[in-house]
Amino acid sequence: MPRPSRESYGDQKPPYSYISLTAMAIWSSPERMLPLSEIYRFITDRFPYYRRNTQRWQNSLRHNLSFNDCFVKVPRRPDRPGKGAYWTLHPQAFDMFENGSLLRRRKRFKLHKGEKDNLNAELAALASFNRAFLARQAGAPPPPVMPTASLYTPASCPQPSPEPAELPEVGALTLVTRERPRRAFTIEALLEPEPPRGPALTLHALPSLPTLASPYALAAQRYHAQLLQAAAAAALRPCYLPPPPLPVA
DNA sequence: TCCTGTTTAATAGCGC
DNA sequence: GCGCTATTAAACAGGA
Repeated sequence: MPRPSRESYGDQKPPYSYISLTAMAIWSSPERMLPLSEIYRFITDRFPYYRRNTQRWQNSLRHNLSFNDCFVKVPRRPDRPGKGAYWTLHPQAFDMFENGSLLRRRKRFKLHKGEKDNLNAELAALASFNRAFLARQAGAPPPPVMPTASLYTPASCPQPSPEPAELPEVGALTLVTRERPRRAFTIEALLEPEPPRGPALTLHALPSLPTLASPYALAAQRYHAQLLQAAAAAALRPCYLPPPPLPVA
């Protein structure tokens, strides 16, 4: 049976799950990450069926984004304020759909507790940095930066200064091996496959991790560079180090 | 106020 | 029947 083309359903409900539709939308974006409103737009643009009963399916879609570990919420860039976060696909979720089919997932994608906790901690740290960045730009007292304990070394990242203009001086991230190795909270690190486990490492001494020349990694690289640029413009030292250069594909 | 995001619950369909 | 996945509904909190 021929696979139906994406845009030939008219007012019929397309045979894609919300997870598939969301993945499609994310895939279709150059940066491989989209805010919720853009995901809505992608779906309604291509599938007229979803121009009706928007409340119903959008609620389901939001439920799927929150409920499924295959979707990762990425805090907005501090220089791109707006409502809601960006959503991307977890790299380990690539093989969710058999043979690239978007009709039905092979198996539900589920992160282990430790992986989920780590990811949440890292994203929270990134969001915290963003808040500090915005507060700095607004000239307001920065909110307390809430680094997760294992993301920062005490020496290189002291507690936020009580002085309004001072953001915490931050240095290198230290990866502390517990159950699983800690990863830098750069977007691209989050999107990369997990590095091999080993002893505690500081990022200074971290050898180049195997880097994917995937669209995700490239987009993450761009995002990272722009974020660094924005941070530099605000005379902020970011809480992470630049990533190793991507190999030329 | 509306949008975004989280969570819980009920239900249906499918494969084993 | 059971387990898993997907869909839908609803309540609620927080932020722009």
